[in-house]
Amino acid sequence: MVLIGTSKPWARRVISATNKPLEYLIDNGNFRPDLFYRLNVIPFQIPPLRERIEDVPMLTEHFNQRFSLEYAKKPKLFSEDAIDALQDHIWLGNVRELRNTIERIVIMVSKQKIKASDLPDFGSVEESPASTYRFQSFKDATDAYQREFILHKIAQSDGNVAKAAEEMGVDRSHLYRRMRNLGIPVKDR
Amino acid sequence: MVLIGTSKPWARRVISATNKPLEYLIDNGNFRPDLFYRLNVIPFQIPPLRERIEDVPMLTEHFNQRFSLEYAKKPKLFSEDAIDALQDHIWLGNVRELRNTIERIVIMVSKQKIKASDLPDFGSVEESPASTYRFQSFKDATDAYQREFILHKIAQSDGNVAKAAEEMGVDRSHLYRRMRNLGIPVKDR
DNA sequence: AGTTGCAGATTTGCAACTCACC
DNA sequence: AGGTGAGTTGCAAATCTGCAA
Repeated sequence: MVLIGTSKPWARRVISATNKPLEYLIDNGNFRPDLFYRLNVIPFQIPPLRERIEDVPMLTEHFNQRFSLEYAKKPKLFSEDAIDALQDHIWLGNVRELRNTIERIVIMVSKQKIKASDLPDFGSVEESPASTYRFQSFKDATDAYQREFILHKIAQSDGNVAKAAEEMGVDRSHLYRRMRNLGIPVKDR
Repeated sequence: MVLIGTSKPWARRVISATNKPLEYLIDNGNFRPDLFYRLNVIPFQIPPLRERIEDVPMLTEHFNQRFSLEYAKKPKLFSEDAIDALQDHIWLGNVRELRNTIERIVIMVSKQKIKASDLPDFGSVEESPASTYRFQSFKDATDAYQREFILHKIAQSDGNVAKAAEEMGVDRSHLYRRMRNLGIPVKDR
């Protein structure tokens, strides 16, 4: 992992230590809150990602490496303007959203150099006054989860949609329709 | 939680930020694990599991309860010899590996009493990175996610289901019905 | 706070297609 | 002239969902 300077030394320390201890407590990018209590682990809060955009490049590279390894692909190279775009984005979903974005890119984009134009369309996500991801609707949340789930299954099946559908216990046609509804492009990857 | 001094100055910084968030996470003196879900909390400093095998029974029971809830199954009963076997195992993968093991048992083993012979064959293979996506059907995965999401929303709304429904953008009645379908008991937590 | 009846919307599996490519 | 696999579509049954009570 490449460490990049930040104005918050404690943040760097923690994140650079991530590989070791967090390994056991992070699953699929989700923190495992259930463990803290019983283990007398000391938790602390990370400021929202949008308040520490200086960490975005490091986190991007981290997830890039991680998912490239996980899916047995060559790590992407993020261009300057791509990083800029990532930093400009308001990450209402915080690290999790960034993680998902990078994962999707690693899985879906075939070329190695990632430019800003390769990033998903952020433009639609506006920062509404008092609402953060906490006020996410049931539908949005479910859709987002299913999107991730489907991508995982397809990646796991080497891009074979039919096989993925079988493993998921749904009809092939249904998976195709669901993918279209969720905005998952077919073909490629 | 009692705060104790530490020789690591960067950790102290972190700890001082603890007071606030924990207030919201403790209710009537009871810890509310449901609230931790997807909050930006990071733990650190965990000794290897093999150096504290005395925690294995507790952790086993914890994961047993957790995954039973998550997958809407009746919790397993672990026999004495099963616990012994779990304690004897050298958990190279630490808590994560134990977690995966219990999760697998909850999902895969149909009978309720778990004996040592029901445990997977240890020692042979290195644990492949556990993904909750691996063995689940689309429906099971979606249900599990929605269960968590709903619990989270209700907790966020102080147990007020109507308020949670509104935030989720669904009708009150629908949320009640969905909860019943997912096996989330109404009343209390 | 929680439930129910009901009608309209949506999802889902099944089978039958087209299309491209060997 | 076939055969296979990817993706689509029509349709009926099942399920979901909001509204009102």
